[in-house]
Amino acid sequence: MTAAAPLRRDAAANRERILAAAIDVFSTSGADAGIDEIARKAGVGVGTVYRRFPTKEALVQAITAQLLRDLLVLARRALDVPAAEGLATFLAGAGDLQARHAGCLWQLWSSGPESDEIRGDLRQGVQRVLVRGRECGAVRDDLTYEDVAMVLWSLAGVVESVRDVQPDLWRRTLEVLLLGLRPTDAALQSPPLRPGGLDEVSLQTSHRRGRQG
Amino acid sequence: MTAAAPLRRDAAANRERILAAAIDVFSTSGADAGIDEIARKAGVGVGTVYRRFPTKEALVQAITAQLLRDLLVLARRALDVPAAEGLATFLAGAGDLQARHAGCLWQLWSSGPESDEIRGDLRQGVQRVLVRGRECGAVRDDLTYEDVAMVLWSLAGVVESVRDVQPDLWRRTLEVLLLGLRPTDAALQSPPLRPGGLDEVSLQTSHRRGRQG
DNA sequence: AGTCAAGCGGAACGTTGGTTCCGCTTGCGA
DNA sequence: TCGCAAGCGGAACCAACGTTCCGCTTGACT
Repeated sequence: MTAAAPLRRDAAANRERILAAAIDVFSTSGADAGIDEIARKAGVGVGTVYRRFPTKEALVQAITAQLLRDLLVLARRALDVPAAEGLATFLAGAGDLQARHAGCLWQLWSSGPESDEIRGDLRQGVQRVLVRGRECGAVRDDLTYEDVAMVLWSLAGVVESVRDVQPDLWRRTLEVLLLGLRPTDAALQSPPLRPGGLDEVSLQTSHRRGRQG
Repeated sequence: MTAAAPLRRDAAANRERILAAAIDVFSTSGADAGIDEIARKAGVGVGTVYRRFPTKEALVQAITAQLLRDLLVLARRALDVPAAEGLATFLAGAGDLQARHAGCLWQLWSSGPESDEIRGDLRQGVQRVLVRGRECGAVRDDLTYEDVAMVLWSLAGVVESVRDVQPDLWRRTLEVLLLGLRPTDAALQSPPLRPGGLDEVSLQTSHRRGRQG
């Protein structure tokens, strides 16, 4: 990616306003809100949206890429709290993040190849959080990185279902999940998402979008 | 509802094939699959679909109404197993049911007023399951009926996210959740979905659909 | 067998929503 | 201050999809 010429000041500002408007609109009107609505909310014309994001999907990807970056920050921060609280801290932050991005959550793991590096870093960070929690006996030792993704999907399901009825119901879900993530004497019976499964999830999602428009 | 004349035999068969095809197509291509695709899969013309289901939404509602009825059956069956296993039995059945209806899950609670009675019965049945579990110390006593819905949303999130990568990953999620639903010495801190919240969820969903097409 | 209401297929229609295009505006370096 | 490349708005374009319509077919009853 050769660094393109920097944006004009007004253009850069518009870009931010578009992103913010998109997040807002998606989370209230759902992922299939029209570009018009986003443009109106951002106070620009649709042409402006399209000059910055060549397609609607690119716009969504820009949002989810940022989301991934934010998750990474959260994971690193979770390494600074006491080991016993690391996972809970991360998941609480992630839940909050997801709640503020309702509507885009199903795309979270499918943002294009440019996010590959971030995804790698995220895995590393989260795994470290897991290990730390394990060592001090705070989390069960049969938890994989994929299980953390699974927890995020659970929270996403709750978030998307009750969006504006009770936007933070996910907190209760997380409480229950965290109780279940504490060590017990028996291992979990059902297998976790298979390694590499996360990549397939992303492929599948984009494939699906591709076939329908 | 004055009972309409019974369907001709072939028409009745087609109706079933359409429903089956719709469930299949939705779960593989997502909820916004076209009617054409469903009709093709069912081996009928689009006109036939529309004669039986006046709109696409009606088709989805027919599916989710059946889903609700099936949930009710599961809840009643869960009253016949040992009290300590009732909730787990119900949730396992519900998870499986949801996995076989991916794509329609977000509509589950919004099927029209004709399902009101079923929803009432379901609440009653599930609450009985909860009470039984509570009495024998198998489930925590601060669980509400809404919490069960919350668990279903969690599972739905996992189901929808990994549909064809690992369609039964929800089993692992459920294991974790069940561990968290066992009694502990401290009550949950975050509030459950407020009473009546379920009705709002349905309203919200249909409102959302209404505004977008 | 004959009748016909019910059922059927699929082309055609209208709308919605993503995307493109073009004439006007404006930030910014010379 | 001037010039212009970059940016802008929004009308117009186009493909996809829900829905309707109509001429043909067929199950069921006599």
